Amino acid sequence: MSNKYRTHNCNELRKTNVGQNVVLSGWINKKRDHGNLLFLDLRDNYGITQCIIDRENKNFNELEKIQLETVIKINGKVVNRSTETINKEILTGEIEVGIETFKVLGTCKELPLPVFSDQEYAEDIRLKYRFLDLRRKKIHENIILRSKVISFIRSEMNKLGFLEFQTPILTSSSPEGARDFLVPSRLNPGKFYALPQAPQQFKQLIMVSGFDRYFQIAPCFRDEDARADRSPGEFYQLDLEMSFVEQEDVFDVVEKLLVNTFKEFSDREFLQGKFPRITYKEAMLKYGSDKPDLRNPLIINDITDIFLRDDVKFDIFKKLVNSGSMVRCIVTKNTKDKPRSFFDNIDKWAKDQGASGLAYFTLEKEKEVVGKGPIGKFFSKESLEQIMKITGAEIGDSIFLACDKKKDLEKITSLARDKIAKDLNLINENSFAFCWIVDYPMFEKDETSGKIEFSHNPFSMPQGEIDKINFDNPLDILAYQYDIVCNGIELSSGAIRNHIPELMYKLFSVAGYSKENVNEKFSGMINALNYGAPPHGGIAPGIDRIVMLLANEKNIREVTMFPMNQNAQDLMMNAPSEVSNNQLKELNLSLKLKK
RNA sequence: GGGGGUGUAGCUCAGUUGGUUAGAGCGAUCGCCUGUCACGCGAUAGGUCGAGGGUUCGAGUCCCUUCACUCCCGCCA
Repeated sequence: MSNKYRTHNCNELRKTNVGQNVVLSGWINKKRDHGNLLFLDLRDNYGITQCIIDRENKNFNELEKIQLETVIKINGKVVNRSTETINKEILTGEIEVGIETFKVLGTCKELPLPVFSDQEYAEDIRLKYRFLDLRRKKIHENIILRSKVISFIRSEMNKLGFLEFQTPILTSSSPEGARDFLVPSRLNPGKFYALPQAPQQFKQLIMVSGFDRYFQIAPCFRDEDARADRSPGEFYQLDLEMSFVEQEDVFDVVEKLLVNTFKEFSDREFLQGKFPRITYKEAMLKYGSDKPDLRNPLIINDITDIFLRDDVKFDIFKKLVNSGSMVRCIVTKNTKDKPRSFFDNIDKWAKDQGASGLAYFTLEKEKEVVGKGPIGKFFSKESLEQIMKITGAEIGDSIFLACDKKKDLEKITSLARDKIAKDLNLINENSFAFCWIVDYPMFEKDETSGKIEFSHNPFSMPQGEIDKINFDNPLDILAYQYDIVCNGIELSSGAIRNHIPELMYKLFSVAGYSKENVNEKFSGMINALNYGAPPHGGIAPGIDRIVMLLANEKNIREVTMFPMNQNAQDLMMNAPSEVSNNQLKELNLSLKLKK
């Protein structure tokens, strides 16, 4: 392509172009002014070309004064660089362009932040001047990576026989799940649309409509608080759904897709071939979490029973165990010679996390096995041998113990597992460890209200033969509900859906919804299921998180073009913002602001 | 809603036990410099030390309140 702005882009010229007259346009990335000789790095999306001008040229003085990041067009001739002056860092480094004339296409004020710099700088300035921030190499490349990943996924999904459809952005609010973003309806006073938290019902309706395999790079909106890996407001999912499938069919498609995608865009090694399947129950025990980082070799073991023995004298834990607490431990291999500070730091860290601390002792051998360290003396030889049997611990290893009620215990042991592995440098950062978490419970009990609630997706199919499901013990019902996890990050949730209306009513009734409730709140879905619904299931991997993993970024804003800050504000566009009284009036809204 | 961290020049940061006129690098402006690629050298400008209150002879520094950003908990079927 050649037009009045350029004959080549800034990453195109090579030795073979020497002698040609060219036109280049771009931003002034950097100037090196030698007084009578000026080097000027011109940058565009594609790369950098060094341009040069000296005092002989009548444009020299003017060009010398131009502000960095100004957009200019230059006319000039491609010249060879002498061997000593070749720059191997850039692809155009063997040549430079001798500037003959130039024209300013876009002026630039004094910069609020440097573009040409690897320096970190404050998030609010980056977000306010996102268009400048996005010019910087690292994030510019992240956003390009994101685009390529999405294109690749689209093409893979097409190859796998999936059709891409759009679903409505203005839809209805539904109970369950996250807080909705609401949009007032002008034509229907007092009524509101909701932005979809996910196209969940629509994708199931697409299956009922007979399309067999659907996918979409779907925007999802949830009005919840942000985290480093969670944008406030909106994010994207690779939403997919398949008819006439079992759980394994979904796994098969997703594993293929993720393996291909991660191999295409990363050189990091896969720690497993086929993704391991771990039941929810096992994950909560061994890792204290349903999103375990399997790069971390540490395992949690339950040793509550040890504290029922008479020859164990650790009374604090024994009392807690008698009142319903449990004891779980983490074994670290061959840590007997670690300094006292190593152990105390972890104990102090645990206290900072709000736990009562982490007790510890080390297994050593004198005449027989003994526990060394602050609480070692409370354990008999036999009890230590039992611990070694349960945990696989050996002489020279250390045991970290926590005692608490189940949920708090899971939380602290999970955090401790990460913390200890980091301190001992056990995690292979240059790898991907995927796993499936399966067999989620259909329901869970809310700890404060004691109410039975759906633990994940209310539309999931319960496991077992339908007429044999025991609704008297709803907490024991498992669902065909699964998550996929990579390096401790939850990439997505999915399920085989419940396509049988009567079963749906039954499950909703357990969670306190009447048939009328269900008919009203999920009318589109429930109605459709009465007209010949195929068995179906799907999943929805998070695009942002996939790109985060591939770009090796810890923060989702580093792979999001125009993110909001933690308070869900867009500092560049000034969103959200107030609206005029007329707008409110049209929508039949009035404001009652809290002080 | 709760807890932690940060806030000093346009940007990144230093600032000792509370003590003279608050510093550096980058950037900006001006001057010198014809082979740099983080060019070099010299000079100049640039500060409500986030804001407010307090303690003190004296506060960037100590105390209280508050704001902004960020990380975490809650929340996220």
